[in-house]
Amino acid sequence: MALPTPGDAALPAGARGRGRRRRLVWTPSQREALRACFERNPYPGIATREELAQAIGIPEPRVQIWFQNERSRQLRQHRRESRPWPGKRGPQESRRKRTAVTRSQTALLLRAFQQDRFPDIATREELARETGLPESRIQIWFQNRRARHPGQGGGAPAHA
DNA sequence: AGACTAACGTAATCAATGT
DNA sequence: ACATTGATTACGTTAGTCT
Repeated sequence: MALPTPGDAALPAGARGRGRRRRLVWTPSQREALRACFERNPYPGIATREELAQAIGIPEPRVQIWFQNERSRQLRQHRRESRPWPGKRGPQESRRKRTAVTRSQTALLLRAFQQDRFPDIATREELARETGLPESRIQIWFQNRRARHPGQGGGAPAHA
């Protein structure tokens, strides 16, 4: 319930299973800021996301995920009510700049991938520390890698 | 217990960069 | 020109929060 660890401080290390990042709980003022920004543009570029993240004191990747989830909610509701999605076609804001992954970083990630295609948050944080890349980029790297190189490594999808 | 939703997954696609 | 690969999208699933 409180901050001091959810209970399983030291994982068995051998059986590290599905460990997600700790779920955030928005404050009312953070919700307000997110919704206001969304109303202006449901497809914010990296600059807008960074600015908002800074303003409400939340990491940018969490803001990005919130926008993805919020669009899903809105799209579904609009579809359910047979209402058109306003698309919000303003001038397209720019993406995050492509991250340059070096040879050694790739090699390190590749080794990790061969061991586990679905690294938990602790492992991703560790890889982030070892490579110097942001954890969010590590996560994307694994998503792209899994999609493009199926059938490698040991980690199982864990579902039919 | 059930509703809501952050976190996370896939698949398709856009787009930068190197050859 | 083309291949490789990082970034973004839609949409579905998993699991934590809250009533």
